[in-house]
Amino acid sequence: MRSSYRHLPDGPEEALQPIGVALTYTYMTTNRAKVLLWLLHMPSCCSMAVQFGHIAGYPTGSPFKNREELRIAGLHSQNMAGISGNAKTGADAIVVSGGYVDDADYGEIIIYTGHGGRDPNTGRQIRDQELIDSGNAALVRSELEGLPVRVIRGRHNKRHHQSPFAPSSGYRYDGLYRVESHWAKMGVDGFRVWQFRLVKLKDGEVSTPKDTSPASIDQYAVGPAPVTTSIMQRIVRNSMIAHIVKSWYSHECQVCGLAIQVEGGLYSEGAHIRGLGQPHHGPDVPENLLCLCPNDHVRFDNGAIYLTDELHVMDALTGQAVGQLRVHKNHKIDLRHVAYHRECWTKD
DNA sequence: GGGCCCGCAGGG
DNA sequence: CCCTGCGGGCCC
Repeated sequence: MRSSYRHLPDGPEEALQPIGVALTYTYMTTNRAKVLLWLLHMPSCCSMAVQFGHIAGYPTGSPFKNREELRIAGLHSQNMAGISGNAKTGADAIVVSGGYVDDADYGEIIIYTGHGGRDPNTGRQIRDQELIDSGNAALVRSELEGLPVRVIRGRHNKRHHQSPFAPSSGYRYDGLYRVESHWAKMGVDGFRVWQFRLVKLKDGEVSTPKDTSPASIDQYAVGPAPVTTSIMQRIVRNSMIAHIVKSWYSHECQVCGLAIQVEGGLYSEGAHIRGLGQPHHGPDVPENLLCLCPNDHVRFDNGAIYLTDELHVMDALTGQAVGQLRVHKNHKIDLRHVAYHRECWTKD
């Protein structure tokens, strides 16, 4: 019997997550039913949640037998692909198993090759990689927004080159990294590959120099926080709040309307109205955050522009209004913080 | 070990 | 639906 190869879980419930439609979809067999469910699934498929940061119950060092276990645990959404996530929300996890010849694993630093352009049988590159491929663009998005990426190392088999950091069997969760930079280069097979430099985030490392704010808003927490990693969760949460605000504006600056375009996506910055930490103690909440282009971020942080209570944008040099702040309907801006910022930069 | 084929999630 | 992707089990 050919079908006797197939590995099925002992009971449907134990191996599958409780996500109604997805569960049903998994067990549909006829093509017609699949198409129907696919159509039903389409309108909501873009809002699939992507979990950033640590996953509760799976501390750094947690072992996994295979990719399926990683998927069920929620550490990595893909069954085969190395990059989990999408271009819009960012990459939440990668699997490092040396599958690409241009990879390099230095432990705390990983040079990770993007996907695409590979012959699935030989593993060699047979064409150029594209940055707009969703997985590659997802890593760019994580870089632009400072999102933490879960790194999972897999056993390196004979086809892959060896890394001393790879587990001897299965997969191992190795903690959170940030995407520091990316670039294109000619791969060893003679085709362009995109590469990403990932640097391990240490407990105690802060993502922004000014960040000493109390982690006071639990509604933006990304999943249940593991007990021993509160600092890490705060970093994650900061990124996520900026992520939410930026998404309201599609990275368009609230002052000038510009969205910086780079290959792989749009860029904007989350600017705190009332500074975080000493001595301002501004909260890290959407009500205290603006989505700005880098130029207006610098102008705002240094008092070259400030806001009135009517959210007019004021030029500090001339004292004249130069525009109206753009505000999304979901974005409630706390005027107390606006006043605090204004009083830092005006004489009376 | 190589080859085959079955697999699923996500994006187009 | 199609296709791709740093799987994986099993046969030989």
